[in-house]
Amino acid sequence: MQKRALATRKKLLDTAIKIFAVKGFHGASVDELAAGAGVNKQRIYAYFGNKQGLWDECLREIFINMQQLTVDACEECKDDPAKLTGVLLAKYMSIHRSNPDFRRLLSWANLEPDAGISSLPALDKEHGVLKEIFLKAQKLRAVPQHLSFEVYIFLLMSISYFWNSNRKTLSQTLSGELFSQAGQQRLISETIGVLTP
Amino acid sequence: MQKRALATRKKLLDTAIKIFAVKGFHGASVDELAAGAGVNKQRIYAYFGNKQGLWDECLREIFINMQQLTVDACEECKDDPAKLTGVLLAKYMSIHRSNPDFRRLLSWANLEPDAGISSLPALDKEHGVLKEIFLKAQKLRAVPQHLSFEVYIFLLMSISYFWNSNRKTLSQTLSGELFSQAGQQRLISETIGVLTP
DNA sequence: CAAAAAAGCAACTGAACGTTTTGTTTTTAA
DNA sequence: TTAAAAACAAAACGTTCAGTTGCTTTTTTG
Repeated sequence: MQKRALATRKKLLDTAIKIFAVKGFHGASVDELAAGAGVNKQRIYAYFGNKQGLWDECLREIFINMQQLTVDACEECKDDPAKLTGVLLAKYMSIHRSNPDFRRLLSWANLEPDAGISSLPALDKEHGVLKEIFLKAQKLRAVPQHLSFEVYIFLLMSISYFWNSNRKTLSQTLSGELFSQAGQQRLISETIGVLTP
Repeated sequence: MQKRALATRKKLLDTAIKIFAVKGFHGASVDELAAGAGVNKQRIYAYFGNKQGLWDECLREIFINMQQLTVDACEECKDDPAKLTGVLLAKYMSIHRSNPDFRRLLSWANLEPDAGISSLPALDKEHGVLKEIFLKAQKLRAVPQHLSFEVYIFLLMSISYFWNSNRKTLSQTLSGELFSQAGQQRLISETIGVLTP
């Protein structure tokens, strides 16, 4: 493929991620995706086969992008493992805040039958580094002794994900105050308290 | 409205909840909803105005149904507040397992722009009873002292929601073992450990 | 029984959608 | 410069979908 072709392919991919994230697989039309990228409709079929192919590539692409951000979090607390919980919570929250496409695409993928997940890259390497820091933190008694790494990561992920994904319904049924900026801080600090023996 | 009319209305509502839960607002067609209920298409327009009206009622209906289940959880640990965390976690997990429609409808509602949430019933009363038990548990030192009721409930909700809603993607990127039946038990017991001082 | 309400049946409208096709123009690379 | 690759434009195709209409049948109720 030539330079220009790669450029239009990338334009399509970047725009599709944003549009798909907002409207989902069925909600976004092919015409819309092409127009949004300022590109002719057939280019989608030329480079991705069909709408589904474009969707699959979007999911793969954003997953790779997000992996890098987790690596950054590792750097931040390499020297001070005791800070792990706070750093990770803040990082996950910040990822969701500044990159809502990621969460939304994942949510769509988990809901829509057609928007299946062909094959996602595993997070083995990133979590390998993370696990080392976690174990150090555990030796420093900065994290509960009986807590496994997998459950630990799961807890942090679920808290940040849930806070960001269900605001609309939760702020109506639970206290809306928890979903303000101050509420988020309260949530984070209380959670750190719980996860620090 | 007469008896028969109420019956067909209910038939429509019950079926729509299941179909909407699987396919979402845009994914389910009006013909499908009517056929699924074994009812004529126009009855939807007669009783709900349009597709959107039916959706709104579905959301409202299932929310009311789920409220009752939370009340049940209160009964279970009224005598033994120290068991609160375990009982609630198990209850939330069981709700999601035996009633996936609820979680899926909520997820759709939080994602789809059209599937907005007009007005959901607040959970004030249920959570009033729950809060009393929580405070008793806190006095019994069965729950961290610094933890607020709102964050406590939020944590339990997010864990059960996240585990059930993101299995497809998470079992690929995290360890898949956490999403087996045994994995769930491990998650629950470790979480109880964390939430018990 | 008779009037009214409820429900069914079937065809239709107008718009949107994914995909394909045909033909033309622009850009790139040998 | 010339041929191939890339991109555009626009129409067309078959399908699906939300919502409507006109008419008939069944059920309820006074």
